[in-house]
Amino acid sequence: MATSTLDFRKREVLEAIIECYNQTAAPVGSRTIVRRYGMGVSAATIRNTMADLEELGYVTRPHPSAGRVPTEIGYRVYVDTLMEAEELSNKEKLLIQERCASLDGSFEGIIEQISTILSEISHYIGFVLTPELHDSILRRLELIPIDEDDDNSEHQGKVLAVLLMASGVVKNHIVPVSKDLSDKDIRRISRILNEKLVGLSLQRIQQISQDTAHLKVIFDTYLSDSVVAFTRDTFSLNQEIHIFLDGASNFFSQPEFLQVEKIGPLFRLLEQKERIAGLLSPQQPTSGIQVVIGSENKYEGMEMCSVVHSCYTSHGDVLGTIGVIGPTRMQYSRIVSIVDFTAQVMSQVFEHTL
Amino acid sequence: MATSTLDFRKREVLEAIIECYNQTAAPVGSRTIVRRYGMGVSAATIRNTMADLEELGYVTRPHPSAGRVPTEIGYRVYVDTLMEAEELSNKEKLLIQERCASLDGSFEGIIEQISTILSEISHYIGFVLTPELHDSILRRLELIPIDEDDDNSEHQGKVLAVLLMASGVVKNHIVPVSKDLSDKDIRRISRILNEKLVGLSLQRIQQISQDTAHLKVIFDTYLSDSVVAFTRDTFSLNQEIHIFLDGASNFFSQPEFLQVEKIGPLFRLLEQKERIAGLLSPQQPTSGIQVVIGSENKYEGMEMCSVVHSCYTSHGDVLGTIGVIGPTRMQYSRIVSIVDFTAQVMSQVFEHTL
DNA sequence: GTTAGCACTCGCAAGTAGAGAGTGCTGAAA
DNA sequence: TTTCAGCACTCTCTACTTGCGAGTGCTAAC
Repeated sequence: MATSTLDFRKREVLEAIIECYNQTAAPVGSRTIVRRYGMGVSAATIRNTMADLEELGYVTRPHPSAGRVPTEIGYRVYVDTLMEAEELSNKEKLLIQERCASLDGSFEGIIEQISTILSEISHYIGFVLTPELHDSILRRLELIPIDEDDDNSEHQGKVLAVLLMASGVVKNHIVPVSKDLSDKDIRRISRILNEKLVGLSLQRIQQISQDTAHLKVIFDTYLSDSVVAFTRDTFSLNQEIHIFLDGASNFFSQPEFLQVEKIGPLFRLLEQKERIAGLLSPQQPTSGIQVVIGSENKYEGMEMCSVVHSCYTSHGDVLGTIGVIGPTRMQYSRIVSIVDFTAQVMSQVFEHTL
Repeated sequence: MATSTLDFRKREVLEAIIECYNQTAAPVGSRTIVRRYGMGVSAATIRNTMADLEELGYVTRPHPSAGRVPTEIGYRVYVDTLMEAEELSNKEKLLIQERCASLDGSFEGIIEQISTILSEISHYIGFVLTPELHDSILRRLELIPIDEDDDNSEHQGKVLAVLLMASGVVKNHIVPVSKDLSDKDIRRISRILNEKLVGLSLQRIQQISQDTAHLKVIFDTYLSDSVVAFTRDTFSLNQEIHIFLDGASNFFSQPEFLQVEKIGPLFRLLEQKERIAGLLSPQQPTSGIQVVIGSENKYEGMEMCSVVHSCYTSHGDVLGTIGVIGPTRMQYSRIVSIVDFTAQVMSQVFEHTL
């Protein structure tokens, strides 16, 4: 009756059911367990144990005369208490390291490639979220006037703003600038902003650039409407967190997703990338590996999926989230190790290249 | 017998079959046509005409007692000679323009949003290829030394290279730099490179930066191994064309893709984004709308799809490709108009913001 | 506590029948 | 020569039935 600790046989049977079900995606019968795992008892005994597990809510049956299938509660118990993290083989570790070592291209390019690596090694969906810049520290701002050779250069010019963050992430965007600011003015603004704002978080900087009183202190006598507008625009990056997903088509080889009604909603959800991003960002503060099982994911289409995720860092800053989305029936121990190890390697890569 | 021009009734019947089939995805019978289009003749007459069309190879039957289905040849004839481009309604035009007007964010962000707009309006898959930079003209190079506050600043530093192209596209990446080049050296290199290379195509610049003899002329006495390496690295962007796809899940509502065996290969292909990119880039030189029907797409998974694509420009340069992927059974006239119009609006947007 | 045996349940696959849609062909009318 | 009504035929699709196999719970014996 003590639900907190299962006796030895119950644990063994639950593990056997989960393992078997992971491989076949079919209900597991008592005879199957005896045949494959022995355990020194007969099928009838296993049946009794299974009935106990069913009463505890850890397994269920699709119909009265079928074998047992693990429930989400069963998986939760397994992940939290029974499972031991599987050590990755050196071959796999090496594979991840090699793949990550040969990464190149832009920051976004690297992130995309990592989602591919994750999906290829896990055989499920790999994903990486781009950094939330809110808390990032500005290391350097560069303003590059773009001299239009067009005719309309008289109305207003453009400036390419390059924001280099402490983590090494670079953001650039084009800012319109009133014509009464000369290139010299821009250089001056650049100098002042670098002087006063470097070392602050982007969030703080955005607050300041909205606050005319504060800007007055910073720019002193130099402040004008044009400068206010320009400063605001320079730091008003629209804070889009992007998500890179890869390996969704792996779900077409999962038997439980072979019907269109099952896989359709999932794919529809996966296309609404903002929602996936929203699903993950609130949990970010808690570091370490997180496992979200089945309908713990609140979105329609994800009921049959689990998410294993962790976060990656650079220069000590938590940048974003990486993880794997697979069917609820996944090899949690393996996937947890893969995500964990990849997050570490990825953080090292950024440490070096950014 | 003259295959070049179909007589009036054959044309009418072929159009009717295509129109009907587009809506229902089911074989079209002679009676259906009479009921829906009249034409002043009986079903028996239509049957005779259909038999003629079948002999010409324009329609076929899934089984002897079923109605007719257009073949790829039939669609080709329709697209090339029968179809007239459907004028978009003002409402739709306005919708596209409004959606495009409210675009913001990075270049990649905008491109991604446009693929979403295309998919939402077409109800199929919208896609946009990022620019091929090979032929792009360099407008400005900016080199920003990154002063590492870490301990390992002694080995080598890093420089953020920002390449601004004539089209307005910005590329930046981090370049390692030997420690024997000071910030002052970097500024000097920057000045020289801007002086000598602005106005040339990236391809040409890459050639030059591989060519020590040529670099000697440019840098004169200033050339050293460090400078050679740095210059090479500055311009060695790995030329990855990215493709942004959206709306793939729309295929789950297409009846002919309701079986997993049909939709699986398509999604597997769509994940190999490089292949899609390769599919489209060779045809780029020919401007204007292109329609690729069914198995004219050489990749497995695309036999049941058609692609309608065009290219977008900025400041006169052809940047990349945009288009729609739909089932072979698509409303070509409508989709052609959508792609065409969106390409125009998109080009205008870039013209203004880049 | 464990186990063999047994009756029972249910899903799944194969087979069958009937309805419905659509065709080609024929011979007559325009 | 073209058009058309009628008819026999073909094929798919759905619903229904049936038998098999896997798996269970229960009971009584060890």
